[in-house]
Amino acid sequence: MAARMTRQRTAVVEALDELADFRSAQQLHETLRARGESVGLATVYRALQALADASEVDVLRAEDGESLYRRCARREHHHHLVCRHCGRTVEIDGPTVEAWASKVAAAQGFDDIEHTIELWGTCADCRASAATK
Amino acid sequence: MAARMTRQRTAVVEALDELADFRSAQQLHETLRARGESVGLATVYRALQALADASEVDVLRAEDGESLYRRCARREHHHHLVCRHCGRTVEIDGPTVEAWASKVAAAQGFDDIEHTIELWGTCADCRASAATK
DNA sequence: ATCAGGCGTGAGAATCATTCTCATGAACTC
DNA sequence: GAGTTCATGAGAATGATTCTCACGCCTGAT
Repeated sequence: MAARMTRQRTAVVEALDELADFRSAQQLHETLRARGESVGLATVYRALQALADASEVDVLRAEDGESLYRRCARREHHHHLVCRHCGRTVEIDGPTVEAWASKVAAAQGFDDIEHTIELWGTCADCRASAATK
Repeated sequence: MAARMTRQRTAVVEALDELADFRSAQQLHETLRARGESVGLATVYRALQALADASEVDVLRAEDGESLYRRCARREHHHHLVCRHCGRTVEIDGPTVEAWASKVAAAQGFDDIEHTIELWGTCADCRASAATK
């Protein structure tokens, strides 16, 4: 279970550290290749999955179903406000929402509650460039 | 733009009306075939997409990325508490959450806000059958 | 009812992200 | 340093969804 420290895994982690926004596995693979780091696509997927299992990265699904990954500042539970165009991300938390969610679920006799709360929008920069065009 | 009323489209709508829970396009296709209704898979997808565009059905993504569809009682905006095992669904709404979401997003300068708020859990029935086993 | 034109249909191919396979290569242990 | 084990990578496989295109069934006008 000890995660081996390989060149590839290191490269993935570094790339994630430098990128502040949510990125897909495919995008990360592109980034690594462009950077000269030769890493197989399957390896990128494996590394990301391992990191996600270890709660080292957050995963969420884009509107088209693609998985997006991000190295978040805080490891505690939180949510995101993400720009659907550029992936720009703001971490947010909603204590009120957490409480609300578990109360509602429990009232219906549900167990093992998990909630998905994500906000999507267009960030100021993307709105500006869209206007220019 | 007038949606034609065909045998296939009718069959899809009827199946959705009878099924109270979220189902995937594949599952619906199976159901229809089992029922003797011959409907192509592509047609099921098209019908569901059309219904979703018309806000006649709600769509959400399962944890594995598959799209699930459901004919909801109310057409107004609302959320769901879904059993991840059997698809059993309870409609819920959270006025508090709505307000919270738009306030947070606006504070960060984001536009065109959209939010994803879904609750997943194990319903009482599924918990019981899991215990038996 | 009837007809014509257009939208809907279906089977299979195409697409796309993700996972699997398996032979080879690189880490960690002693 | 040697051996064992796990990670890697290229390509095949998978699975949901979409596309293609020839053909048939709605629908509105006659």
